[in-house]
Amino acid sequence: MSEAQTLAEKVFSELATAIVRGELAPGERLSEQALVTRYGGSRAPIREAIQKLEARNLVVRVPHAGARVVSLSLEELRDIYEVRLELESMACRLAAERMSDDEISALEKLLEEHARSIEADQGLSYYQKSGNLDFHYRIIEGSKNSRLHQMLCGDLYHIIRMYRYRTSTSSERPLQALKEHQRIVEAIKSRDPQLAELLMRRHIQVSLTNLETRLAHEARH
Amino acid sequence: MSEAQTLAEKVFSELATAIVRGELAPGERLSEQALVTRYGGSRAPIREAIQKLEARNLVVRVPHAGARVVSLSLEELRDIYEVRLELESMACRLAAERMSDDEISALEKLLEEHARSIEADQGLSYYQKSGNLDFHYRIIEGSKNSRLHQMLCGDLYHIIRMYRYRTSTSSERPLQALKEHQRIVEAIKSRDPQLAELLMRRHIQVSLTNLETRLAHEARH
DNA sequence: TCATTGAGGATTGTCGACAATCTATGTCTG
DNA sequence: CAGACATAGATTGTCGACAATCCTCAATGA
Repeated sequence: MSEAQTLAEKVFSELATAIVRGELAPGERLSEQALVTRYGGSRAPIREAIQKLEARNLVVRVPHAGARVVSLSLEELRDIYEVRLELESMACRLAAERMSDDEISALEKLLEEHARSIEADQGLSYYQKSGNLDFHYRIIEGSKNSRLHQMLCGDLYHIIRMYRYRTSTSSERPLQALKEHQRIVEAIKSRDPQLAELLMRRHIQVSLTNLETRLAHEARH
Repeated sequence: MSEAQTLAEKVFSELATAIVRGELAPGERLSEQALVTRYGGSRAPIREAIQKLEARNLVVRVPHAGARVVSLSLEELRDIYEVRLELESMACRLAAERMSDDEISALEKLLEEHARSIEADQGLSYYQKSGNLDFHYRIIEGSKNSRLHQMLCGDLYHIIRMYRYRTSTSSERPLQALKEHQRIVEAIKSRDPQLAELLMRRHIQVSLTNLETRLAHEARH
């Protein structure tokens, strides 16, 4: 992912991607000894890596009881989506106010690429993965709010990606999503913060509604 | 603050309050050796404590260069206030939907106490400190969103309290603040999420506006 | 049969020392 | 005299071992 200046960072990076990809199941125990034999080094950097994972809410650590890969209930997942919905709508509003004209036109070009990818039917899977993320990432950057960027990209997104395989969300309707993206960019281009926020809110709301439907469904059992 | 099951947690707790109280100045270096001689123990728990501080954004750590108490620019402080404004308004909206009737009446009683405190002119300083925090804390709890609670109380509030001495904000107008609090509770009691959110947004906006005024002022120099 | 309790083993927390890296001071050169 | 470079000191990253704590599971008693 990024350059690792120290062994602890390297282990952290590998463990983080392993968790996000689901190679380490939620609730699975992270034994320091086992990690030492697997990743090399001594326990000190492994402990540091685990603590960094805890800082990003990817693992839960209990004193004298070790660390486990975070295992979220549907309620907690709903909480996260709720916060994400609010923060990313906010980011979109701010982006409409603060993005430079150059950034906006670059964003338009990105969507044109996406349109071609979908039309060619090749990049359909691409659009489900990085393409969608690229778009949202640029909006967040456009908010010019470093803390907002940190919270959304640093903390929430890892967990959301981790649980994505569960939730059949917007990524399964690329054409619809693209149209919504285009309207959002239009609102940003016309410097209409309220509309931009509203459109983004609706765009993300689909995922949250799906999740809450499932939540209600499981509650009946 | 809370019970420390391990030495690292104890050191972390003490360092955190020291930083929030300003006993450790922003930008000040945290030498591991110095902390060892001051708090006892060995470097291992001190390092762990420092890393926990980094996780809460109270210190900044650079590989091979040590840790420093976080020193925020006014822009970064604005970013934090902006996010807090959004999240706490959201919390207020959710609280209007999800707080139990008992919690609401308890909140009303809290405000009655505050009113008496101010009238007696004794608790004026109290209201500036914990009283104000108590109110906001209960609203956040009332949102029933654990992640929202974690973000606001765990991360943002420590930093905001840390920089409070700089910003002459709403805490200097206790009577006005109390009235706003009462109106917010009214909106919650009448289960009007939109109004509750709006009132909370205005209530906090004062601080943000003050900050941005100062920001603009310093920009001219 | 079930709850309690007490080793035993395994795991985490802590320690002191060594290696790798950065910072600062002083020297040398243009 | 200014700037680059090298050396020395200090600081952080890593290591292996020891101490403290928890979990397991079998034995015991009601």
